[in-house]
Amino acid sequence: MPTTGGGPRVRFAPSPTGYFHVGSARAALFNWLVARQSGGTFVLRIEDTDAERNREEWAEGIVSALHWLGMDADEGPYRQSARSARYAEAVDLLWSAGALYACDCTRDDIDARNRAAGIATPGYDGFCRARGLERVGPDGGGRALRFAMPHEGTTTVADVIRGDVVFPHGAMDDFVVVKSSGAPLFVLANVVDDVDMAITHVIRGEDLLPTTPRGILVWQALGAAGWVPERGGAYPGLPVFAHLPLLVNEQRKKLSKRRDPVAVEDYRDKGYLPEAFVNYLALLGWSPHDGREVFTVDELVEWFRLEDVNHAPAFFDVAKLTHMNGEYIRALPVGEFIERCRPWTSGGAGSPAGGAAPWPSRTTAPWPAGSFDEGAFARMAPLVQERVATLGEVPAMVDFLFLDEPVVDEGDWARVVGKDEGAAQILEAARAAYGALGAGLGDGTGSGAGFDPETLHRVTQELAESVGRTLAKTQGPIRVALTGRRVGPPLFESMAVLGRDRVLARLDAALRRLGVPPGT
RNA sequence: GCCCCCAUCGUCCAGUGGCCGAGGACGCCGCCCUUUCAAGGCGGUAACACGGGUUCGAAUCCCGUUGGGGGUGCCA
Repeated sequence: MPTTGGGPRVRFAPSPTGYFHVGSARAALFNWLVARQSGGTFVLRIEDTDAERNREEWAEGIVSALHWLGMDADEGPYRQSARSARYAEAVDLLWSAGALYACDCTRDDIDARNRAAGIATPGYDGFCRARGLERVGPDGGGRALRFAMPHEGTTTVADVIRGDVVFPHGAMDDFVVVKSSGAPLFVLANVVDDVDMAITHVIRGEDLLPTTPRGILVWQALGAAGWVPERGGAYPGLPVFAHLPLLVNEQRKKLSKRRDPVAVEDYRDKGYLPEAFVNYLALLGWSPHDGREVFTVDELVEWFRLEDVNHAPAFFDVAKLTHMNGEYIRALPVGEFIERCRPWTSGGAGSPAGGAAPWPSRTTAPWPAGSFDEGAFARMAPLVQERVATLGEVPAMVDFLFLDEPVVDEGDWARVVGKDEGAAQILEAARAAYGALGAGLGDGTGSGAGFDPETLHRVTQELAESVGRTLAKTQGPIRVALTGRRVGPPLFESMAVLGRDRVLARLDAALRRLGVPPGT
């Protein structure tokens, strides 16, 4: 295999046509792993030759998402849009060598001829191959340039994952290498770049497997025509190929941007941890021999082997990803959990969390800027941490602490308070019992019969017994009155952090809501 | 149509001729724990697509069938 002395050179070569696709992220990961585990170089190349479909913001999104995942490029990003002169040189050379021919057929011409010939094949029929049309100019002049496929023989793709895959030339048509506008196409630009950038391993999705023999033919034609790599030195032999199984949806179709949740940016914004995301991605098509599923990136770099990658497509299972993310969140030291929550907690409603930071791009805290209480959140954090699977779920667990009025979930209110005839009695009893507890101890540092979780638990237990209910049944209406929801972090800790005054005020508010006059 | 790839529980993987009456994880179901909800613990559900070979022996090797997918663009 060709190298430049410093280990393998791999590349991740996405086309910026939309949000960063999870399938692309996995391809990037596997490339990155090969580079990391063998002292190689991870090259990033933006394949933006199709000006119609590419946008600068998408390219920036790719760089930013790769950074988030911890896979910064060692080299690049290179841009194909900045290398057109190089492609033009390659085309000139190929043309002079007779590997290409000009063609002025339109798609309609081709289809019409195929229909007339009774051929159902959609491919090109080679109509212009022997016409000897001249190249009109470097801008194409309305004539596309096609690659003259050998009629006989086969091309074999030596794939590390699948073994040798043989493609008969007879089944491949004369594909277009340069558009009639003069713009180079994927096969040409991609191969020229791989040669120039001294790429040794091409690791990409299986959807590219059928076009690989074309690339190989171009690679060989370039070499035969005397193409000199940009970095100098001998013309390199073919790179090692590895075609990864596709990522599919529940219908077993290739993951589509349009209907599947494939944007890495969305997972980031929802509060998935990059290390969990990478861990899950690695498991799609690969697994360590000892069957472990949770491991660090360092372990992944050490254990990963391209040869061990599966052949079959894998379903991207968000449920499993989410579970794994929960495991990672729970494993975090509390202090770090608090820090990692910051984008979802410290922002103010309406303004992007984190101020000028580009990320998270769409999340905002549901409470007004400035009303977030660092200390209160820190006290609740351990309890929240073990109850969320994504950081995006955090605000809903603690919003009652930072909003003047709790957001009442009408369904929960109806179910736990409205339909419960004993609710008013419980709330009144709770108002009295909690009101009798010592004031001013809501900061949790007080002693004695203060407003602390233990006391609140005991008092509520007594209250439950006095009304002949279980503690579980008793805390329901109280929880909804205080937090607006039926479920949430443990009640007594929540009350202690909320403080006596707000607890009493919210109980009063709930009673008013029920039509019971306050003050008995 | 043609070319190519693929095939173990619903899902992701383990399994590379005997250790497999197939193992783990997610999901789902039940129980336990429990102030809600989670988490955690315990148990359960559930698969080698089919048919031929090869072999003393096949989930594992070969062939075929069926099924699924990808490609077949002046997209990448």
